[in-house]
Amino acid sequence: MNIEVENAHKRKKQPKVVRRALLDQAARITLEQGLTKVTFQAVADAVGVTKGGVMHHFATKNALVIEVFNDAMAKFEAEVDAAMAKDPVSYGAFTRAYIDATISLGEKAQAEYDNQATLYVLMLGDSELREMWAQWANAQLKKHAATDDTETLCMVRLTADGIWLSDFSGVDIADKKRLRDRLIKMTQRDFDNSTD
Amino acid sequence: MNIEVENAHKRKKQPKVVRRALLDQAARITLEQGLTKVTFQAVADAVGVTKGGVMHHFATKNALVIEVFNDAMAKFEAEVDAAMAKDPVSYGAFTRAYIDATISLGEKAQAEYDNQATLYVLMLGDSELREMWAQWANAQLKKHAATDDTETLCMVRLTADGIWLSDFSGVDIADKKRLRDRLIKMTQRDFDNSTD
DNA sequence: TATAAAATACCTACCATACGGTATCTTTAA
DNA sequence: TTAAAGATACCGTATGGTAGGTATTTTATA
Repeated sequence: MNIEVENAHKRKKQPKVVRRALLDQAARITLEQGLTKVTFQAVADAVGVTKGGVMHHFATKNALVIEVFNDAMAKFEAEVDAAMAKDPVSYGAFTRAYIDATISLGEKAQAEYDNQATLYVLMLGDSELREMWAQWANAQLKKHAATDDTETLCMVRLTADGIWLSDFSGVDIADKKRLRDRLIKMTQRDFDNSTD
Repeated sequence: MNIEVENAHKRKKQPKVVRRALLDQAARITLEQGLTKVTFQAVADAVGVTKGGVMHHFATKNALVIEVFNDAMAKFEAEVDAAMAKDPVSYGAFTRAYIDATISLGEKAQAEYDNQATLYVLMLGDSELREMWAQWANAQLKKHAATDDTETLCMVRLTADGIWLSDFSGVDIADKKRLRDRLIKMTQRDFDNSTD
């Protein structure tokens, strides 16, 4: 998303576009090269802007990283909410949405950089972000407690996380699609009574 | 594990002890402050040795990180093997060992720095380590394919990973002990036939 | 077994660079 | 006319890395 420079000062200013590009590129570098390589200069170069330009939008490196993280959380929440809105059944709706937001089937929507990965990679690498994540995630759980509070549903979400982890790190899963279907079945109301 | 300095050159040399301490402290800093803060100087200070001393053991920063990671993998494998040796039943033995190595019940063995965390945090933050992990993990799976290759057992391990993830990041799990017991039950031979 | 030589385990002193950050300027948008 | 967007030019510092030193431990040899 390199914004063409040419006559730097003269070019049309599009702060929203630049800001968006900065967040995207910072996330991309995080995933591809790790947090260590996320520097003002690297992000600036990736977007086609100067270091000063980046710092106008994000005063410190920490602020930049936190914004990338907030952005990823917001995207995740939006994805979950959208999926829930389409689900006619309320029981387990959050968990089903969580599954779809977390597990990427097929040749993943690779164009957009993996949002879930950004979330997890950043949070695991920084205790401050871990704290933010914990608060946010616990709030989400509370929010959907009415429909998604059983042990089985919790277990399903944890499994989805595990699938993401294996997937992202390149560990084989025999039949991911089948496993996903099994998880979805486990979110049906009658599951707990039909077994055990 | 600060090694007392005093007369630097005269002190008794204990390369094995120093190396061990370097790996431990590097892992600790990784978890507490993130990879960015893992510098030769920081590790040296934590151990009570000079930067040059660290570099004698690990020529480059990359080499240090890779060794920390290898160390964590070796510990994990040892833990799994030890748990398997104690298990009288062969079916699902790897998966049960995996559960115990991954999920920490009670007030976790906090004295020793969380090995699983080191593994996952490092690997998620560096694509080279991710590659190493994928190869190692897939080899482990192959090794135990004879006894632990069913979809249910795979799912159990994925859930264990998810539990670790939630645990480490501070996301609440209602009754972890109960969930663990449920996973263990799922590793019994008759589980798949008794349900569904 | 004594001892010289070689190798190892550190430490000290550098160096170039890149980093995060500040200050200030110009240009565009409101 | 003012505020925001973005560029340019700096600065101090910390970083990864190199070079070469000294003390200790191990090995080889007599």
